[in-house]
Amino acid sequence: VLREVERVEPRVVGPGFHAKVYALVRRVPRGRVVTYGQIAATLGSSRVARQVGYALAAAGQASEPVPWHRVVNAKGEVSRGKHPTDADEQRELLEREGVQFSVEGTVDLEHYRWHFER
DNA sequence: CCTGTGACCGAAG
DNA sequence: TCTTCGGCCACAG
Repeated sequence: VLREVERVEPRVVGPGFHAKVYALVRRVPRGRVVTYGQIAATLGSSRVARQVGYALAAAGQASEPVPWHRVVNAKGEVSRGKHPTDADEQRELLEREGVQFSVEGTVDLEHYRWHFER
């Protein structure tokens, strides 16, 4: 009774999910940012934003470099990071690319968000 | 094969 | 403005 609601949607998260996330993040140019939820939605479902976070946490293991610092949360804040100093590093990398932060420590998504084409 | 480990989001109260 | 909650997994060792 509780599980009568079958999944009509095909799975958006599956083998190779991390690779898809990395490929997408690599398309974000210098000085621009995207959000976890945005990546999730682009890949098929905004509900898997968390999975995107998990994938990014392992970005360092990817064979090719991934500009992980260009991914921020829905509020424009930099990620907590695995290591406490990751947030500072992320901010520094972004500022180095010309991204400015507000006094609250957030980036203006209206201005810096990168919109994936097609 | 089994286990631990993780960077989120938006709605509701 | 803050807290809780459902979503419901890939991947390395």
